[in-house]
Amino acid sequence: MQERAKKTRELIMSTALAMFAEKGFHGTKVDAIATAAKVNKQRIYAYFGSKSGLFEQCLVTVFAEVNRFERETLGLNIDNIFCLSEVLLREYMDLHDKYPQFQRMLTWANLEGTEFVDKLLDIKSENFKKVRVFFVAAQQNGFVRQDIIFETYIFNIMAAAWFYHSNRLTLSRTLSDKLFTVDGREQFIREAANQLSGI
Amino acid sequence: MQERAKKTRELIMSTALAMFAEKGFHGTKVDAIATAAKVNKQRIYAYFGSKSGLFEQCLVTVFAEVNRFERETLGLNIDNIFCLSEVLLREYMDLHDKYPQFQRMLTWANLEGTEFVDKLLDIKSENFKKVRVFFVAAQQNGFVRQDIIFETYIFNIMAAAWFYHSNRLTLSRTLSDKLFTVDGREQFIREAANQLSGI
Amino acid sequence: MQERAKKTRELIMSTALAMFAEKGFHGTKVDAIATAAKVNKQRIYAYFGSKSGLFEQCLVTVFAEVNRFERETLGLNIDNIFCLSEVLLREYMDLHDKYPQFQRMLTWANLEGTEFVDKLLDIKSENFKKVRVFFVAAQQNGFVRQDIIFETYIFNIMAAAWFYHSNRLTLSRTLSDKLFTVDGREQFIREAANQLSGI
Amino acid sequence: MQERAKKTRELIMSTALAMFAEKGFHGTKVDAIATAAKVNKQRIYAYFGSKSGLFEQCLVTVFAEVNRFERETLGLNIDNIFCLSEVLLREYMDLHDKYPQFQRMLTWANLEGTEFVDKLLDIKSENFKKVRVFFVAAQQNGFVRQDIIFETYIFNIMAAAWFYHSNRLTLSRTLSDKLFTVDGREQFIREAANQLSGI
DNA sequence: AATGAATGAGCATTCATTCAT
DNA sequence: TATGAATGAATGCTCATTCAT
Repeated sequence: MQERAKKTRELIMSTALAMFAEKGFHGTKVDAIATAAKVNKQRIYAYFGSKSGLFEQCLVTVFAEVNRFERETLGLNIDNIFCLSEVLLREYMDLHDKYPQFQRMLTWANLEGTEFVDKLLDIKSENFKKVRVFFVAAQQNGFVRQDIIFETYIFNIMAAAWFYHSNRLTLSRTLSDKLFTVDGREQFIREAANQLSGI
Repeated sequence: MQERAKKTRELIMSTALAMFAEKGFHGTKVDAIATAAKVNKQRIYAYFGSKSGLFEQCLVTVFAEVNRFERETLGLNIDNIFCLSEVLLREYMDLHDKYPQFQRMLTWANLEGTEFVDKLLDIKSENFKKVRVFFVAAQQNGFVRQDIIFETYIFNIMAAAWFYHSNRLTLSRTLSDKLFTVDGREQFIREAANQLSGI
Repeated sequence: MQERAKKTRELIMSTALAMFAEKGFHGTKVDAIATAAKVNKQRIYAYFGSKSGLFEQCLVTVFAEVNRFERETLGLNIDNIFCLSEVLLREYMDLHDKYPQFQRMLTWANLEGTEFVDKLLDIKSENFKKVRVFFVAAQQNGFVRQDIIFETYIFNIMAAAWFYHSNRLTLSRTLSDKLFTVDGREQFIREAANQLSGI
Repeated sequence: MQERAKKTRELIMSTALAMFAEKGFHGTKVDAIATAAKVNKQRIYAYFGSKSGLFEQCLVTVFAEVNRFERETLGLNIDNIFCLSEVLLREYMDLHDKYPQFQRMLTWANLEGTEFVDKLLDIKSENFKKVRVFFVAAQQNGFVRQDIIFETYIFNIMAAAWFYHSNRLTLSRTLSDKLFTVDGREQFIREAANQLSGI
């Protein structure tokens, strides 16, 4: 592939990702992507075969990117397992802040069904290894409840971060809008981390 | 409105709700709704004005229904505040099991933006009163950590139930598929509840 | 037909006439007529059979009404055949001012083709008798050119009045907008009448 | 624009013009235009944006074409200002014969309201200059009445030609059907011209 | 590699008309 | 007589995709 082609491809991808994340698969029009990317529509088909193909590529790409980020940061900055839960929760919160498209794409994919999700199968799942080590240590030192298995523990932490970002619109209206201020977010992280340590 | 019309309206609503929940706003076609409901397409416009209007009605309806259910059950069966977290988590888990369309509709709405969410403004928010009473009692009796405020507490419980249902597809592949078996679900509830009690 | 029915019928007719005149056959919707007349749509079909039937009735009605008006006024106020052309032109100008729907309906009918125009066949054509008498007198007295036959004479007078009203929009922009002021109209009538006398 | 596209555009325009002239804006269906032009419906939207846009283009186009024709022929063949009125009337009559769509389009536009007519604003109005010169000469030589201004004079001539063509259907039935035979037309032109000279 | 032109199925919505009460 | 409910065939317009250069 030529250099020019590579650039065109990149351009399409990044534009499409933004739009798919924003409006979902059915809400995004191929024409709109082409226009926004200032690229000829036909190129999309030349490089990705179809709209679905492009969506898949976008999905896989954000997923991989976030995965890489996760692998690189998760549990890396833990100098004290005393506050493991807080560090982890903060990292997941930051992750969603940094890659908002990740959650949206994943949500669309979950809603649309297996079709797209299947593509993500092979990518993940090794990320937790390092964290698990810290978790065990923390548990042994009494910083995390004994009768909780790792899967449950990390699940609840991810759930908090996920829920915070995915239901912002409704939560700010029904539960508390303070949650989504800068201070409120900080307070939430600290309190939630305490709770999620289970001790 | 005549009896016949009422029935037609109902029929449209329930059919549309199922389809919107399944495929989202853009993924659902008016023709498909009419066909599935065995109703003349025009009736949809006569009763709901537009596809958007119908979606809104569906959204408001599930929301209200779930809200009513929530109000009636939340914290009602608590005979022992010792296990408050478990009771609450279980109730939220059951709620999502019973009204799967609720989460999906809300998710679509959150993705689509404020437009639809605004309709839900006035409905909710008094539901937590009763629960808060139990929470305070539990906290005073040492069953829940002292330094957690109610909003954070309930947030994390709702988050767990939400995350469990919304990310089933991806979680079962990346974290653990045992989570979604009958036994796994039960175990998860117990463990997660312990963790979420924060003690 | 009951009194109530008669009223409903009248109401439909007058409403429909106004709307047909304004927007033409295809531009007017049956629903709109029913709504505007505050009448149940079905009544239109009960009384007029179809949208076309209603249009026809409207057409025939204005036509007859204007015809009656024409018969009653045309050439009646002529106390001096010296100014026959001016009187006639003024009468036609006034007619169009008084019954603007007449011209519009006739125009729509002419555009739509014979279909509707056929209904008007039998109504007219005796109106000119009286005028013809005045014309002959005026011609004999040298107030109107000798070598013009009546048909041509009256044609040109009607044409002036017609053109003035039908092409108002374009004429005011391309020829002169003064024509359509109060003073301009008056001046036009006098001058045009002079010209149309042919002497 | 490529050659092929140009052809497609032309094809749409000419077909649409014929149909709009025949059946008006609301009476003409986009599908019908596409079918008649043997062109893909979508092309209409690609080139004209909307049905209204297409109508406007048609309107502007006939108007411009007729305008050009008018500019080129009006008063050009006058070798003797003695019969100025006849020459002019005949030219307008011929114009309507040659461009029947012109009158119909203009009539539809006048009926539909300012919306479309506004597009025609800038096109016309210089055409009368040459004719005015002849008019003045004719008036000075006593071939046209002294007390008539040019606007009124040309108005009545245009009115006659216009009325003849626009009300053919009704006039042939109510006034005289001889008017619309070949001989009748000729006789009408001569007589009407005499009358319209005003002397 | 890149682009403008073309296509056919589809989509939300409307309309004239009929049915049932 | 009057009215709300229902219908099926449009109707203007869009979209994902392919063709031709």
